[in-house]
Amino acid sequence: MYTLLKKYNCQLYHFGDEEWQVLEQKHTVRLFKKGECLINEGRICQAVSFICSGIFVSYFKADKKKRVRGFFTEGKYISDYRSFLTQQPATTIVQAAEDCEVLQITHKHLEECYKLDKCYEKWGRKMAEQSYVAMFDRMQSLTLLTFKERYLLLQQQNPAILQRVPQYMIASYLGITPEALSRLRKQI
Amino acid sequence: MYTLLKKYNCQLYHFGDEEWQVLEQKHTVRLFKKGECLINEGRICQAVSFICSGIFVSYFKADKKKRVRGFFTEGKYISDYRSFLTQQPATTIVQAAEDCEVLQITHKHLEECYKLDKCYEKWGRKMAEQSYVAMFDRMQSLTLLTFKERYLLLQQQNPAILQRVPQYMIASYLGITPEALSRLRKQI
DNA sequence: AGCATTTATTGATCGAGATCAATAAATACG
DNA sequence: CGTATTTATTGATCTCGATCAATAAATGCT
Repeated sequence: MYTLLKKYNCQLYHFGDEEWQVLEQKHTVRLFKKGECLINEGRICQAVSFICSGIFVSYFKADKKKRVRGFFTEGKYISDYRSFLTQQPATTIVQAAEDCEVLQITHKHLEECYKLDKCYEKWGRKMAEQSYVAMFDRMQSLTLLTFKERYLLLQQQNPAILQRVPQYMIASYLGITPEALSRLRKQI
Repeated sequence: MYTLLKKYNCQLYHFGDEEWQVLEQKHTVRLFKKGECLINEGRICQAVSFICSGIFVSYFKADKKKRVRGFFTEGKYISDYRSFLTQQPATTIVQAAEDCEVLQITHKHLEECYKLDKCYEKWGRKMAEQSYVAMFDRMQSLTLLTFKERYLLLQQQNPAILQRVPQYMIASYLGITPEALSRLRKQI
């Protein structure tokens, strides 16, 4: 369970063994049943969670409408990173779309690491930079691509997602109605 | 000219005087005439530029169509941060929409600072985190808001922009045609 | 297995914004 | 200045996705 965590993080920053032990021990296991929420709108996000198994859906809820922001699977961290960084209330909801296992590290524990040594600071920077790049790519695809292009991109970059979550969530992620997606798929 | 730079950066991380001097000295002045490009698509972005005066427009260019990504004015850093971080070719263009003065720090100089002391590492993290939050907010507005709401938001958060760049750029930023924006404005 | 609920498909109509075209207003500049 | 070019407005038509409605398929549950 910790193998994947170590692999991911040591790829981000090449920790020495003792350095890594410290960070690893700050992570604690939590389980989520399908449908449970890891993060709820309005509450401050106090931890980032590394997904060991399962899949989470994150969405905005605006006047009765949900808008899916993304899907997050094994081998990635998930959080309301904006809320986590600014310590302001979350604007997103993160819900388990399958039973999930995660390894959490809290904001407090992370700050302790930052104080401890430069290496954690560097790792934290890499995390933020990587998150920026992912968010930039999402922004770019929202700006430049048509719905159809966005669907084809998802199919190409993450085909497994299409199998693991209902189609209406995919539609919402793409920014269209389930009806429109159904027609789009027929046309391909 | 360096006053604004110092204010901005010391707000991000509370540097001591000597610490700040080091970072400040890595910044060099550059001037851009209206119409000149600070960053060009396809080239690797080697510096981030703090804007002392003027305004830049950043856009994507996809098959003959430009799509404006944002406007950047005095008191902020501008770059193709994705290209800067990953050292891959830039996907955006950054062009001076007025005569501009900037203070640039190169990737190489920044890496030197990171090696030098933890404080720069922490500052770099804050920069990345802040950039993430800004990008997240843009993503959220692209996901949740209508064109009209996006226009009103811009008007409210940055009314000066509306005066400083042509309307067709605003339209592109909002994701609509100039004709549509003209009609939208009449309606308000 | 069999019923209930959720999810996906198909059809018909509607509307916001795109596109094309023409004109008007603003700005650049010799 | 006045002319040229860029930018903004207005009108007419078209298109893609939204919406509403009904049915079909898939999934959950005892």
